[in-house]
Amino acid sequence: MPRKALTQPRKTASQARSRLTVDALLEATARILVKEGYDRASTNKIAARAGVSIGSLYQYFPSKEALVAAVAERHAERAMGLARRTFARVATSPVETAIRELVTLSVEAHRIDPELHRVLAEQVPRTGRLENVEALTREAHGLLRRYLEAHRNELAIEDLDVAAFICVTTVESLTHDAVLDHPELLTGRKAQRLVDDITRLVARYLKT
Amino acid sequence: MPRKALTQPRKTASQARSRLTVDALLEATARILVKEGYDRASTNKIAARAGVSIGSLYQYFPSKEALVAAVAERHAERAMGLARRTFARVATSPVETAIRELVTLSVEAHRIDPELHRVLAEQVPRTGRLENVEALTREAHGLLRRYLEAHRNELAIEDLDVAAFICVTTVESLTHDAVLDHPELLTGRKAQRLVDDITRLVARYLKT
DNA sequence: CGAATATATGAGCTATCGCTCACAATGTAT
DNA sequence: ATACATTGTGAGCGATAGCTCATATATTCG
Repeated sequence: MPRKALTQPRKTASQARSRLTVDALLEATARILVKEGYDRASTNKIAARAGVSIGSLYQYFPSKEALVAAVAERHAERAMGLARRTFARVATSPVETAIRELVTLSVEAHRIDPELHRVLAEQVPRTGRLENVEALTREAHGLLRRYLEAHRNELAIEDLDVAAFICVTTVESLTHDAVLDHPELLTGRKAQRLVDDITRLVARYLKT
Repeated sequence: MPRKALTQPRKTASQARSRLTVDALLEATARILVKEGYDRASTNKIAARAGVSIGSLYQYFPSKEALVAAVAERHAERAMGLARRTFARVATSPVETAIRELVTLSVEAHRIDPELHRVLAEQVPRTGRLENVEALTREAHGLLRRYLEAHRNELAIEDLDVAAFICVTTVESLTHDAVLDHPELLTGRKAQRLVDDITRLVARYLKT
């Protein structure tokens, strides 16, 4: 196999050593993003924090953008892991309980590294590089759409696409905003009320 | 009135001439943001586009951040203008029609300079400078909260804060995402269905 | 007019950033 | 042990960014 030009960094890491390097870079990026914000997170700082030279960084990531996109992807992938398992579990549950579980899932998902989640949501420019993250969003839509399809007889839904869009966006936005901007809604008696209300919101919309 | 130090730019523009300068800067910033994105929108480019020297820019805005924040504020203020008028109009309307009007308002509001809206939403880092924009969000919550309070007897709501949060966030997120990422939901027969469905979603949640 | 204030100018400073490349070190296969 | 591929190094380049300041022009007002 001929050596690739360094200007187009290879993406595979075959030896264990290099996999460690890549991991260290991703983790360092996440931590620097949280600590310093996107703008002040320079590639030099990230490499230093990872205990790796700046040259190595550019061996595996062609740009800062790509590096941050990889971090975002890893983060989103963790949330999707939770989501896939939850959808599998509630596949045959009735609407009300399924929705409640999915709302709870969404809250839990937003508790995975919430500081990182905030930076990714608030500071990272949405560029084409995030297409893999968008693919995960589309997967979530697909999962819910399939659930709705299977439970169509319980529902008063005509357009499945519109319904899936509404449900996914609603639950995601509400939990996102609550976790990031309204901590008071997630403590004490209000917390239970919030989950109850979101469940009611979506369930009433769907049910006959 | 003593001349202020240039390191802390004054914020008032007393003569008509300088008001024109400020306006040109805001407009140029908006257009450059749309055309080039946040990162490539340099203050030098903005000043050039406004037909104004870089020095003048820093007479009125202490930083690029402040300049962009002012643009965001002006944009949000326009949307709030629509919102205030709509809330005034539906103050005594029954829930169903009021919600429908508010959903429609939200779609219209997102059609004010949507390209600028997209850049502000997707690329501008959320920093402390945007506090005036946040104040407008809080005002929207307050307006809806007051409406709900006045119509409490028609509603099955216990916690007004939770309900206002849910309604505002839901409608705003759904219209936002639809306008920016799902244009197919806003054309032809799907468009009417979307407004109908969002209205149903919120109205069913609120009503007894 | 002339004095004082308000506004406008733009060359250029300082800082930092993303990124390259020539080379060194480490791992693997024969 | 030798040869070759893989991985790691870091000084420093080129570019550009945000921003300052000494100076010039406009406006206001007695």
